[in-house]
Amino acid sequence: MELNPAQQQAVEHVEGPLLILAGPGSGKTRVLVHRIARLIETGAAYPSQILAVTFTNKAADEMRRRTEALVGPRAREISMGTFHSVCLRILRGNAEAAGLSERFVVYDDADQLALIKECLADLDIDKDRLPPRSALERISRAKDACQGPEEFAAAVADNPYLERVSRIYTRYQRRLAELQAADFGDLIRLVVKLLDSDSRLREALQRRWRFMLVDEYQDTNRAQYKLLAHIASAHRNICVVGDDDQSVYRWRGADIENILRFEHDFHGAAVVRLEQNYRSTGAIVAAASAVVAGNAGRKPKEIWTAREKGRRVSILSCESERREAEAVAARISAAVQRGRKLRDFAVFYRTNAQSRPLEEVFRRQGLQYRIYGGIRFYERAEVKDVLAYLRLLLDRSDDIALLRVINVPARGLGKTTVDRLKSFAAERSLSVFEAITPFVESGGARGAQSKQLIEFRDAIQTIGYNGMDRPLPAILHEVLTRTGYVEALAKESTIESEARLENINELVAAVEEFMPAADTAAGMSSVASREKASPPLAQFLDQVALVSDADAVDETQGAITMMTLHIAKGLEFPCVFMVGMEEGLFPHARSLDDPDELEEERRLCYVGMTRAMDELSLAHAFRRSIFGSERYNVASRFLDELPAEHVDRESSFVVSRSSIVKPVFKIHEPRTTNDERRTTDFEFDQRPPEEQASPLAKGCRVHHPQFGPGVITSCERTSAGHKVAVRFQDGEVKKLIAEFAGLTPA
DNA sequence: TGTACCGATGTTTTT
DNA sequence: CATCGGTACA
Repeated sequence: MELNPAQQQAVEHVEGPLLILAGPGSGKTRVLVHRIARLIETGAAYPSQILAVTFTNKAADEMRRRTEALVGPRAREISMGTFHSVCLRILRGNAEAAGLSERFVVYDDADQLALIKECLADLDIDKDRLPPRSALERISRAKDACQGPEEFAAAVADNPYLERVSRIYTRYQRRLAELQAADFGDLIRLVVKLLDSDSRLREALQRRWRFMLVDEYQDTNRAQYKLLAHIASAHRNICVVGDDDQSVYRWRGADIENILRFEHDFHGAAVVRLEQNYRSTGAIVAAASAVVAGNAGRKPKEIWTAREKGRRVSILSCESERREAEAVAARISAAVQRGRKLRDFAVFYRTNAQSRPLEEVFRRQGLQYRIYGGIRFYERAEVKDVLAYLRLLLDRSDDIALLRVINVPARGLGKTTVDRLKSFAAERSLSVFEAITPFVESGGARGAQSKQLIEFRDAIQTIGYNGMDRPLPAILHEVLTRTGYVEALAKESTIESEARLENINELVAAVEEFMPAADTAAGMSSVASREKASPPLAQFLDQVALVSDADAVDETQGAITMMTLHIAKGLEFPCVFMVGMEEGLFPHARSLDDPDELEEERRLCYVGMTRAMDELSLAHAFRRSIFGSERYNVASRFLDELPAEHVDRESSFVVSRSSIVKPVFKIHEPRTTNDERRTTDFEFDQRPPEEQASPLAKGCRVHHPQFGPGVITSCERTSAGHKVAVRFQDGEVKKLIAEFAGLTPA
């Protein structure tokens, strides 16, 4: 396939800043890959002088694969990876200068939270007054914005809440240092700090990476911008690709201003717009564009496709989330009959919890599916336990790891013993592991506990003496047996423990597959000379800390793909379903009062819709159980924003109580009144779908928890929900928001 | 010390 | 509803 003129222009641009505004499906990866190939082939850069940053590891792998297809094995010398993996490499090579110990560990979300809780307790701050989660949130955002504890403290003014957070931040950071750890935010922030102060390293990196390419630029944060700006300041050869309409990580610290201000930040930047979409049909492109057009403050752009108009976008109005799932399953089954493969289908939802009814229905109907996200493999308790053992082996002073496993499997070392050991350690400035021996010798614990403590210590030490440079599987095996972990699980012999053992086996398999980087093979070779080959175990733990859900996505499986809208970014599928298109769910209730957040929800909707190549269906349910109680939801405003001529409406309701009625979708039943088509499996109701079978329409009987039975006299859809007027038995008419009042149909 | 149960409590999205 | 955290018991 030839490059189109805009793509060509982006590929041929060599020196100086370049902003590529790439709409969905516009072939941006293609452009990046060709651009890299061209830099190499024209001799503008050696492969090793190119840095390409992607959003996920998977995207990096994909890009490397495609580049290699164009330029051959030289592609392996290109530095490719996520911001986090690139920065981790830099820090590994310059740990001391960054104020980290040689063998620092990377803390994931759970580790961070555990440490925050510890800090809260140390500072005697009541966790009911300041939830650990919000403290961590604040601190992470500060790090994203490149604010260290000092800067944060200076900026809190006299806000007592932030002042408390600031104290936690300071202590948290000190504890991280003591524990020889860096969290996600530090990976970026510390590199920026390093570049601020260390001109030698800065110049070394500027010389090394003479050309930089950054994907998904709209989702970069302040710290990442600073990092890029530092390196680019020498040569200004920075090419960023992004789409402000697809910015969906504001809540994670992404700063959309980065892309909006690129031309200002890098004067004289060339701008290329990739507006031709090669992925989706005309109807899908038109529908998605119409939705995102509702946002203000966008970079002007108009995406288009040369593809046929295709099928209309379906809106599935369903009675309940159960019906919704069944409708999706029915459509998938029907399409499979027509020759589609299961792997052609994806179902997206706003929150992970929504996967459940879909799972149940798919399972019952024998439809294979695969879920991405949710509880991640490396976050499962048993996997984290084993990883904690490995961390402890690598670094005895890793208290967080030690405290996680000191009583796993149960060794009779309960809270009281561990607490005493902890304070014993704290008083003497020892790590908890170091404290074990003197603690026991000074009679800190009773006989049984002393024995167990010594046994635990010896287990760790024995494995350690046997060497950390052995092959990984050997170390892991010794951990699993010597600590009694597997034995304890096996003895339990429940369905639960079986599943855990299964996960342990998966971990063993992952370890066996892991290929430690010899040195330059990974293409990120000694960034600034001092990089030593770290033990394979350390490399494995590094890699594990940075895997993402998107990395696992495998489109070749013969199964339906299920994931949140966020994970879906960057992927494409022939047939896409988006479920839960309801006010309060999508857009999510928590975004309803903030216009900026609402715009982000709309962008998320745009992202989801533009994943679809051929067919797109948007489903919503009138009734949905949430927290175990029933809620009535209005169809999402995003559905109202779709252009009628590209939409097909279908409904799936139970009409007869006498038997279970399977939804059967008729093919089009054109209506003459407008251009919008409408089909219903049980043809009788011509009211707009939001009123159809809704138990909240005018005249419906309802029940209120306090006022008792009543009749709806009027109903209006608002962003807050159904605003209804109800006449109760005593004749009084009350205006209520049905969703808040707890109205139920009677 | 470990387990069983209780109630309260809170849910977006994640590198 | 399901998970968590706390408290009461064995």
